[in-house]
Amino acid sequence: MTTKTKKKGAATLPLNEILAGDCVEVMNSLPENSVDLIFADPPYNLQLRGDLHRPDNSKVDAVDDHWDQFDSFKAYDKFTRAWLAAARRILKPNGAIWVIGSYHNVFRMGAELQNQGFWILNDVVWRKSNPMPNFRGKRLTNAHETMIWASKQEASKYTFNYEALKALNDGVQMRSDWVIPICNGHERLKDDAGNKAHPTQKPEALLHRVMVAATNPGDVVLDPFFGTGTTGAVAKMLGREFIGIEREEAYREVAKKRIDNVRKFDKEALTVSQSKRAQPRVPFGQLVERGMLRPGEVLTSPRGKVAKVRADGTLVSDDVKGSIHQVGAALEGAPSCNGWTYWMFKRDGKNVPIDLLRQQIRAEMAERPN
Amino acid sequence: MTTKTKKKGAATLPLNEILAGDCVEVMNSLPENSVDLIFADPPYNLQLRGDLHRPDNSKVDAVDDHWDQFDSFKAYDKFTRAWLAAARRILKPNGAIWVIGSYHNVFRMGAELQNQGFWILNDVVWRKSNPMPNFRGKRLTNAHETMIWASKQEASKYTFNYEALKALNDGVQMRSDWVIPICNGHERLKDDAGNKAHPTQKPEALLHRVMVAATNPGDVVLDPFFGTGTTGAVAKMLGREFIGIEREEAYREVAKKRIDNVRKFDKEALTVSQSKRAQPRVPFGQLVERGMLRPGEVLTSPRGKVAKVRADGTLVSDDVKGSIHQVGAALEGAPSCNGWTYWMFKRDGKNVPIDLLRQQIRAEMAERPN
DNA sequence: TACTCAGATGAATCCCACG
DNA sequence: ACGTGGGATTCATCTGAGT
Repeated sequence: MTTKTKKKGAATLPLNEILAGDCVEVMNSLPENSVDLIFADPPYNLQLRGDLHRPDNSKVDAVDDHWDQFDSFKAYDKFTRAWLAAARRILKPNGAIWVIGSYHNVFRMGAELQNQGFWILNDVVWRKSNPMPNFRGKRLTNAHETMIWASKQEASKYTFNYEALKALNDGVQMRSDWVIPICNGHERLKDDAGNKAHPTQKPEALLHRVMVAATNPGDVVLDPFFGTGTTGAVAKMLGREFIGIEREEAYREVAKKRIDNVRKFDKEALTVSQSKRAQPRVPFGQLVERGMLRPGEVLTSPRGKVAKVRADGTLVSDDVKGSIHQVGAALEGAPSCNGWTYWMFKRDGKNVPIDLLRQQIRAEMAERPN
Repeated sequence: MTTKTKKKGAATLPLNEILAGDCVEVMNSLPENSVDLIFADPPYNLQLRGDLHRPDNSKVDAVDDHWDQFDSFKAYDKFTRAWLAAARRILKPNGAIWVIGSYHNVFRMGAELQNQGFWILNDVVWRKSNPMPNFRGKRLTNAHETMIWASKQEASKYTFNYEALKALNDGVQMRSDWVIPICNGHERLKDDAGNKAHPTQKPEALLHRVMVAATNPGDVVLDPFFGTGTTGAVAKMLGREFIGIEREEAYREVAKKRIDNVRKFDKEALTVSQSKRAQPRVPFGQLVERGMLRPGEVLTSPRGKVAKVRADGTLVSDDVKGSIHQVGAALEGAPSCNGWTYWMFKRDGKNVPIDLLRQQIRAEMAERPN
């Protein structure tokens, strides 16, 4: 495992390590505003039948009493409040968190996220293609778990690789319900006796999609309930840095061995479809300066509106003057207008969007970046 | 509308009526332990900011009604606490409740349900087959809403028609995620001017499934946020008794007229559209997420072209990037190309079309439909 | 009639670099 | 910090007019 550290003020950030201990204490020892993404799969040990243990492992006596249930909810809320606050402190201002849970705990996590000022971006349903059936026929097959994606605050400029997720979904915008098989087969880690190494190991496909969606290569991803290290394994494959925190030594050992055996994907495979927003801005005036369009030349719209190009890169049409966007919006009575795709010019007798000229300039810029 | 009443101690239960007023006050005026099922679709507290336009510049009709405005989470919690307590009092000991919401409010409702001693049986995801897209490309398509099904207490012997739901689902155990279209077309109620009678009308198919699952004929179903009366309409069709509570006179009027026109047991309008695709679409990206192909892996074409797989399920080859189909077409100089049959990967030293992997996934899907 | 195609629309916490 | 304005962004389904 490669170990790097990042300086952040006085404290340093231990990268690609599995830290031992209680996640709240460990997170509190890390520098604030230092982590890009947190993925958390906390225990739901609200025990509903049989022995009831509070999250701190103290035992609750009576089970069937409403007040004891309430007491255990209170304890679980206290636990949730503590680790979410610690997580929020170490998140960068533009950072985000994903938590996963079932109906036993996810409502309490979601409410506490909101209470602490996290800003929910989506709730995402992991729809299991092969869930365990409900054997007694007393309820619906519990065929999904819920993830909550939230930024540190409402104003956060969170990372979302929209185009990459659209590409993952065959060119259609990715939805909030994801069909992914549960973790089994070769991917499921077993001990020497053939028993599951961890009771709730998450599929790598789930983490793959989360990280492609919400991080960029080189980002730091922290998992406070690391378990057998799915988060670390996928982070390494995808060229992200990880920080794991895990209390149980047995899990840490399994995770370390697992991650050591992971190979990084090569760099080219990690670059992902880019949004147009990432492309350099080209002022319309540049087309005029370069002689791609002449002052006085007439542009037309799909619905037959016309405007004349002026030497300074503005348009004029009857009583309207201004940018390609402003004139387009005014002529359409629309709140806004993308002039690049709205206006067309004549080439070889055919009307062609002026965006074609911008693409030519961008292609030149890519060849000779200056 | 047939009006019956049921005696319960001193007070009586008004059946098949729409009661005017605040739902907490009205519920408090009803006898305790008297209702079999409550279905509640409370305000979501959406907290919308500015206007939203589609890419074609048309404006999205926002849910900006006064009844959805709350000053804070604290105010919303107070509201939730009050109506859930009133609802719980009138529920029979073996009764149950369904609530529906989005990520804006459902976590707070779920936590409060637990706090009050309701016993969650399932969270149920309504997966919309035709949700509104995310127009700005800043988040995932919000393609689902969440329902919570809870009994009055842990010891409740709640109603669950397991076999009926299994039958509704082609003989396979019903799962916790339900695919149902949003309410539109002829089912969507309009006023004389052609505007939506209610901004958030729920589909009858959803209520149909809830009532078939959780009630028997003759049961009393109460809806404290009746709106335009979907709950009442479906209850009448299915031979259940309903009690509606609605504050707004305009909604009550629409609902009354609607329910008066409902015929019992008119199942034709209720059959859930199955719309099975002959062959389900499998995004190429799924092969990457599932680890069937690795980012960086090289695919080859019959004529020796090569391309590398990227983490988002796109390919890259020399100067061309894009989907398996786009890159294939570009390399062949063809207008189109079926990437599934064009590209091959290496398995056991032999080149095999990637379509083989798609067939594997489809086979899994066929074994476990839904 | 049957089919095509343009237009409308749905519970939505929906931009951001630059001056 | 705040205002300005360039310019990026959509899927499934139903309706209704036209052929």
